[in-house]
Amino acid sequence: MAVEMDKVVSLTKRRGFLFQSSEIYGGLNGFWDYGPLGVELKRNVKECWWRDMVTSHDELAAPPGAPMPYEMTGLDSTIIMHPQIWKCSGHYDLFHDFMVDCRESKKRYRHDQVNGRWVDARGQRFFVTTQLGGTEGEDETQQRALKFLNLRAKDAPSLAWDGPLVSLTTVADFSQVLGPDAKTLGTLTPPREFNLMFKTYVGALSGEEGAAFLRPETAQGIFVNFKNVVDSSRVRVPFGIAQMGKSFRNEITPRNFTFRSREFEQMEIEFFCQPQSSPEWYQYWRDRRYRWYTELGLAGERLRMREHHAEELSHYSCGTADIEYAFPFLPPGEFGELEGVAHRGDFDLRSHMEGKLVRQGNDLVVELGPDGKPRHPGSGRDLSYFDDFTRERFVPHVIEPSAGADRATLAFLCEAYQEDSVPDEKGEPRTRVYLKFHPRLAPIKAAVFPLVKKDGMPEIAVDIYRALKPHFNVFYDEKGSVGRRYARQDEAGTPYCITVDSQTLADQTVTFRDRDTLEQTRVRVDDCVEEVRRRLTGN
RNA sequence: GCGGGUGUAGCUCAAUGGUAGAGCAAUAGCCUUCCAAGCUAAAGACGAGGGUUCGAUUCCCUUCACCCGCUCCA
Repeated sequence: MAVEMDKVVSLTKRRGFLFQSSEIYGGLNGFWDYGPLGVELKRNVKECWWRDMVTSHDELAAPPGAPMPYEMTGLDSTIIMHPQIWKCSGHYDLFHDFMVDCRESKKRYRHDQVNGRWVDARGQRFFVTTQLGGTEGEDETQQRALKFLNLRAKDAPSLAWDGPLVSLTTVADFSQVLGPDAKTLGTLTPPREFNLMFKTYVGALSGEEGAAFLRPETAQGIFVNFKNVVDSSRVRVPFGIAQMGKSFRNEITPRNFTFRSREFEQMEIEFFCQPQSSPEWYQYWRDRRYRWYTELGLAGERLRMREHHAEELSHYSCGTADIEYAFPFLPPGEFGELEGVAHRGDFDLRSHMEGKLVRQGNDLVVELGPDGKPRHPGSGRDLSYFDDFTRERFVPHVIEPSAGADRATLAFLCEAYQEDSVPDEKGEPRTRVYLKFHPRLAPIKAAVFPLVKKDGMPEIAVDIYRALKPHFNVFYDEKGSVGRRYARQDEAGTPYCITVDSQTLADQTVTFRDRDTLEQTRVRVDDCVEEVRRRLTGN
């Protein structure tokens, strides 16, 4: 598998699909550029998504599996938004983790998730830590203290505990701290802040009052525009708002080619529906999104849908399924997320109304600060929806199919990579590398060749190229042998090659060569545009 | 951020304390009548910075990037 990924990476570089960002300066970890073929491929992925989800959606009839007809519309919000948005969404608190490292065990812990308690014993006073809480944490700290002092369980009464289990955040000096996996004192580094959101400053003066963040997801731009869209576009619940765009996460460890990038592009839908029908819509969107990938060629066993376990669900979610792909760089049996389809309830709209929410039992309540007021106040705007038909007012529930455009592009690339054996000019088998893209995704739709560069063939081929060019991204080539030109197009994933030969001079037909089957059929010169269109749309 | 490995042409690889060769690809031309043929020409690299040395691609240090394992992944 690792070998295959190397081949894919090598091909993408060689043929100009993907380059490392800032390569001539040594590169920048977690950032990638799309080259001439890559930009076409990624554009096609995004255009397929937008067309299939938004512009070609028929809002007059319920699609198969949908509870009822629904509307789809789009949005393009800014990357930098009001900082309060990220406080209410929960990203601010979650993304500002302080971490401590253990020099001895080489492990890393979240500062606020390490607990411990002070103990006096054998003339020493030190802080014994654990990652557990409650009575489990007390048991563990007792065992660890005894072990540290080389005492037996019967010596437990000689330990003088000073106070209950408290967070490591209450301890200023770590010199007398026994780390969760350490055998000696003082192995923990001071807490260091990990900013998982990119910070920037709005305005020429870079004071903290101007601090803002590059969005870590596009979704919040949709939620904060919910009322604008409802008030301006005549959409009625149930409806969805789609958005594509860049997002930024300062990943600790970018890895695996473009899979975990720090700058990446999302394709997100927020689908607003009535609370009582949300489970049906959740099912619909899971299935609809899974089918989208299979229709574009991820049809094999390498694609799967995985429902999250209850304990895996985010704090706001009451159902999430991941659409996953077995990328070649992953160990056998492991899958990487392409898209998460989440039932988010009314968490987001309510957060932007009331303030940041936390789960309390089965309910979501506004998180309060030390002063008893909301920790992160919301906008105070009413984001509820009045349904004229049922005469009901409610806060819509949300189904969120959130896809990674770069991850989808990478999966389509990996899936497309093929090798087979084709006899060459002398009849010897030769390895052929080709990208078996779905025609809709292929960067170049067709290539036009004169079989040889004489007898007027180039002139006819150029005419065909010019006839096709206004409709499709096509490529003209007359250099070298025709076999070499075919091979180059195979490597770029071009599904069709059109060749002008000597028969063309006699009967005005050309050969249409299929990338996958290598079959050639004759088509009239005047029918080329229609033939390409027919093959691309499958009609 | 830690540990291990790697870094020479677009790709795959050589050699060397005295500034580097090849195959394939790519470019130009000739030739070519269906799957990377052939001939000719020209072009192209020691990841970056610093140190040792008369001289460093080679030795040392730092840094950047990639791979593997930890850690992380809302």
